[in-house]
Amino acid sequence: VEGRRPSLHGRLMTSSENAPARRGYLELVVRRLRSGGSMTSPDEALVRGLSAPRRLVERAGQILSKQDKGVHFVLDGWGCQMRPLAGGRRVLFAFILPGDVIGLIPDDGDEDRLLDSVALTQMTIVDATSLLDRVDIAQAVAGLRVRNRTRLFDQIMRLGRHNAYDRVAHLLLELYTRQAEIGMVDGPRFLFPLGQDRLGEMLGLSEVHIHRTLSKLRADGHLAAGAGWMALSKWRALALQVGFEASDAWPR
Amino acid sequence: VEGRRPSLHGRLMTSSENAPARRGYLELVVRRLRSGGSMTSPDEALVRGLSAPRRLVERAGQILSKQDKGVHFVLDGWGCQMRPLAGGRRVLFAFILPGDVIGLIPDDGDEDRLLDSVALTQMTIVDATSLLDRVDIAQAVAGLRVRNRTRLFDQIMRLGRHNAYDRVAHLLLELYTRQAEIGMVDGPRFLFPLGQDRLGEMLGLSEVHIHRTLSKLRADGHLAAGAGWMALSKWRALALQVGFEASDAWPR
DNA sequence: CGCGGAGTTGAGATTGTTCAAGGATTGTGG
DNA sequence: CCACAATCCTTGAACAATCTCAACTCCGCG
Repeated sequence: VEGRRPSLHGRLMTSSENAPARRGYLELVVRRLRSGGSMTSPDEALVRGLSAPRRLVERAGQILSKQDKGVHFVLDGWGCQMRPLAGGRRVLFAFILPGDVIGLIPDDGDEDRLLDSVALTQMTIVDATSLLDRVDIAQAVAGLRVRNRTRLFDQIMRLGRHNAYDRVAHLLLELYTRQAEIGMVDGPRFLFPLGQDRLGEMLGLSEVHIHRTLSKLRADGHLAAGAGWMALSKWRALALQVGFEASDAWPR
Repeated sequence: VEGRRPSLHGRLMTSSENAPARRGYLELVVRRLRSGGSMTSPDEALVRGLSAPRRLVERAGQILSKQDKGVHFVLDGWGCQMRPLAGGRRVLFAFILPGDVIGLIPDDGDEDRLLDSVALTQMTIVDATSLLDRVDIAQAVAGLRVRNRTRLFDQIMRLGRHNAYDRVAHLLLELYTRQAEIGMVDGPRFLFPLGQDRLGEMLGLSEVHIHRTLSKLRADGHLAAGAGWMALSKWRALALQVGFEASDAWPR
């Protein structure tokens, strides 16, 4: 296996040295909003020009927006929605990726308040509430929130009906697809800055078994992995094999 | 074990002989709407007086409201939200109980269109779209829809982090709680008109293992079961043991 | 009375977990 | 520059949980 993931998670494909403040990160958000399938396409210039101060979430484990729970854009880094469990364990419900929209819409009966959003690497986020006055942007954001919920169905399918091999493959395919939609992939190669234990928490499997499953995927020629990235060279075949279809494709 | 479930599922605690048309069933819906936690309590008389024609869903397996996907109240019988899977298998995402609200809110970006709502027993439902003009009722319905989504989190916790024993116990506790909220329980006793295979589809376990787990629950003195019903005599202790807390309790 | 559906039970095969140890990489402080 | 700690990855072996297959029972129904 080639190389290790550097312990400083922030050092990703999309990052140059002290890049988190760079303007280009908002481009990911623009593409994500565009992919949401809302009727009117949002005013992209307005998003690109968002001038709210960036917030750097230094360390993994920090809770995002504990106090101010407004809508934020994720510019860089990975997080998750989770719930703590007895004995230091926890359940992960979803991964949060660069370009994603997180946080609560004010005065919206929103079930997400029952979950914690937590950083899994260093992250950069930016407050986007000022943009929500614009109807087109608010619509696009709402569309993305529906997609996020829709993805829970896939999570339930994985946990309920798949074995370890299919679970891992299915989740990696999701991560690949989500990044491909906003142009973050390099051919079959996509970002994965997390450890195997995180995959375990997400898929309800032990870290050891995650490792064995990844090895099997590698042996089958489906997976390659390195420091901070993975690659699914034959992802179409794999998607067919494990019954993956992005159920949040839009429209159905 | 005491008795078998009669093969005609419709014959439940709440049913007398040809009861599905009886007016009293709407009382369950009223209580359910009241339990939703919306700000203003809905106009209950209006709900009780709902005069739309009942629709009898004869047989298990029939899809509810394939054509007209408006909001409906469930007066009697059980159903589920599911997605079909290759090889005749399927995933169940949630059970639908008497008193529940199902169906799509028109013009709402709603992820439920990605699922099928299917009858698991004979059911009686009634179109409720005419009531949605009332703001108070619409609010209560919206609140219930959020709760339904919230319950998916529990499903993910069960599948991802519990063993068979805890999964079954946790689900039965949910079913007990949901029925208790609207006064459908008789002490520790609640309705369960489904077969063990349905529990298996819901919890990602084989029917055989469901049976063995139910036996263990019975041996531990937690569970009693008969034709169409179950009882959780020591449900507080059981809830503590498996970490059950109705995460859709309102407010948090 | 025999049929069909659901519940029940046992035995063996699979899958995944736990415990424990070793190896590689990176960052840190002397 | 090197020793060391920390973190993650890797591997093996024993163990536990769950599945599959197959038979058998019980009951209601026609």
